[in-house]
Amino acid sequence: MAIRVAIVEDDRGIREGLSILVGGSPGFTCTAAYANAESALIGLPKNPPDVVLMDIQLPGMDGITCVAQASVLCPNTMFLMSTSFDNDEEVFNALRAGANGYVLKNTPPVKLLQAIAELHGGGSPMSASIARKVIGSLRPAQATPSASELSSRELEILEALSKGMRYQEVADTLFISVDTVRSHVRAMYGKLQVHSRTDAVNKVFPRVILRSLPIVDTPRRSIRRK
Amino acid sequence: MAIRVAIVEDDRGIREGLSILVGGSPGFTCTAAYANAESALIGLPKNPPDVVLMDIQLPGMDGITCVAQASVLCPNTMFLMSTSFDNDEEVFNALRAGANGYVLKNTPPVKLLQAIAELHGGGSPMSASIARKVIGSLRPAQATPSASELSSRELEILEALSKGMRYQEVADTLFISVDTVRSHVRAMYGKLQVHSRTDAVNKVFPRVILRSLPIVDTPRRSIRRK
DNA sequence: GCGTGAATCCCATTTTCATGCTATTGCCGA
DNA sequence: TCGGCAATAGCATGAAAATGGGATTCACGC
Repeated sequence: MAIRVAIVEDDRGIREGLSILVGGSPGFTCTAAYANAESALIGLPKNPPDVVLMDIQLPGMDGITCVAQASVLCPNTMFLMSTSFDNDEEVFNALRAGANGYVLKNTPPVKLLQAIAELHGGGSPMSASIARKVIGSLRPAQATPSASELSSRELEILEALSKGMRYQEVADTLFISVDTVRSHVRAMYGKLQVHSRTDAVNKVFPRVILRSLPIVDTPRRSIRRK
Repeated sequence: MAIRVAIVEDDRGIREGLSILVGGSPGFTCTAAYANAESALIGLPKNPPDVVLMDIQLPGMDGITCVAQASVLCPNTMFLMSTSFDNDEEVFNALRAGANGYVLKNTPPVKLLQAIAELHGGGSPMSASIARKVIGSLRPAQATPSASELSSRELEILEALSKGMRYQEVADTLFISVDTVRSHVRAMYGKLQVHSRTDAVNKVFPRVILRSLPIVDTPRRSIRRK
């Protein structure tokens, strides 16, 4: 069965060209072509294609935001980003938003179809520099500077705390008394200069929050009593 | 300047072959060749190469564990994994442990040197299926099923709580009363079936902890009172 | 041998959290 | 228009957590 492809591209000429290319190639079908992100978000869920070829630069809502939302609405659809420039940061953000690969706009037709096929086949076409960035992002929680200040026992306890365990539970699993847990926690808080479990955990095990939609930044908390 | 390459490979024939290949190719230098992970861990830090070609299957400590530790000791060194089989899971773990790319053992010499060069140049040679896996791991915190159960206001509050804010602080930043925060929290806990801030946060914003070293799994907490 | 720090433990106090019950307002869909 | 739900708020209680002040043991380095 042919790979069902939808296109999101604001430039009419390119859009129609792609539409014809995809529609006219054996093994591919063009199910829809949208001129902007907004209409794509409305149309895509009604008839989810296998692959969406999405321009990043779009009037109004950009392609990255569009993917972020569309990937939720169409969980089985793959998104192939299309960019004019090989902008690492931008493409990287797109990948985090839910895209599965990307191609440059000047990619020759044959290569483009290959990329679509690769995407549909389970691959993720992208450039070497993007690949490196992506891989690098896999190991962030590794050497947190603040973690080195803690003893291994303390880390062990913090690890438990990060899972939501109460002091008594931590004590039970580590075969020590609750008071010992308290002591360690106190020592940790002192070293880390924090005053709560959540703060400690966030400081030592930075949360890799990969949100698709921008979230308003909440102002930082103030110092507490004293 | 030539790319300095070290080799970790238990098979003597392959090891010597690689050593000769790398040492005899212009632009490459072979700085060392180790027969096992243990000796590599001792030798590598003394003379950190640019790239380490590391076999995954090794007697004793495996190549993944070795990379996990060596990458900490030699932060500027790139690790290229070498596998006999295209085992996604295994290679993926290696990447999480700190490897930057991988090649199959039957890779022809020219391709191998290309991969080393690509790695050294900032790329990350890997197969399509690995790339896909890697990209997929980028967006876990996205469509958490439990998050959809919460109202936007509740999410907003939980977001604040995840940063370590106390109820009073949340109330102040959102311009509502502490009791209202309490109410929302109660409603959330009910929906999420949890009984603490940490549990709620973990459930809605799953922490992407990518450790290089395996950590003992702590048993799950029990139900609380009642 | 002595200081130091990690790990263990105990007791006590204050703060913050979790939870239960209740209640008002405003919006939206049946 | 009525019922339900989200958002707001108050009051109260008991459970955890945070903090403070000790104390002991043990390994390690100087």
